[in-house]
Amino acid sequence: MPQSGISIRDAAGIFKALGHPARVRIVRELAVGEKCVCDLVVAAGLGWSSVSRHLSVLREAGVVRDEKRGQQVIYQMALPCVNRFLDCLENPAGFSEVHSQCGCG
Amino acid sequence: MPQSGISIRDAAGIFKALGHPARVRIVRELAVGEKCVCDLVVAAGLGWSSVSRHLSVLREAGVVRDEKRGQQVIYQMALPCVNRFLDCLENPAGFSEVHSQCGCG
DNA sequence: TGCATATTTCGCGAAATGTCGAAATATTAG
DNA sequence: CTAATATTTCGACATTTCGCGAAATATGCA
Repeated sequence: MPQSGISIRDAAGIFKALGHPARVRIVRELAVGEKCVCDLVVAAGLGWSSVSRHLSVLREAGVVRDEKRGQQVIYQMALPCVNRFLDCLENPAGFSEVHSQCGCG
Repeated sequence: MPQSGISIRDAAGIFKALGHPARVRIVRELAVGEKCVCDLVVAAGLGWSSVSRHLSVLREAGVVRDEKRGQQVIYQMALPCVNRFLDCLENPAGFSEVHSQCGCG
């Protein structure tokens, strides 16, 4: 009985979706809280069309969720998991010893 | 003072390196313990040259480490973080509530 | 209705990626 | 030294991705 909530293919899809600096920046920005596309355009430092495309990549992979509010679209994290993982990676003491303490690797 | 042990670009590089089903399979195989390329070829279900290339992608991103032993090359995880993250994703109860309990997202 | 704001979709050319088989390297056995 | 085993590198070709500007949609307001 496969107790997997996700297939290897889907997992790879999540990683692939996050495999771009602009998309990591977006995810980091969303770690703070939900944001409209306009905010993310600023955070990513790219044009609207590019950011919109990055967001659709993240959305299709299930990393973020979108919700239309009035005339703007609000994005928020769908996988808080991702930011915990990033926190671990960003921990300078991390990468090995400390990981067993921070509980994420 | 940037307390980051890793840049956004490097983080994206790690995600990108993991963004392929074969590479996720490899990482999953390495979660059990170190393996020679021959074992990973079997796990990935691809030709030697393809697996070798996938391994170099993972190595360059810092996800795995290699060590030459006799006539074979042994690979092992360099970022246990990754498998904890995958464990979380694979947890069927995960994706939100439970994440705060399993400590990884 | 008609215009302004917010966001997505489309089409393009440049660059990167994935896979394979053949050839190149390295290490051990004889 | 020579052959065999283990792994990586190379060359080729098809597919995907990236970022941009223009055009298409959607929503709110006068």
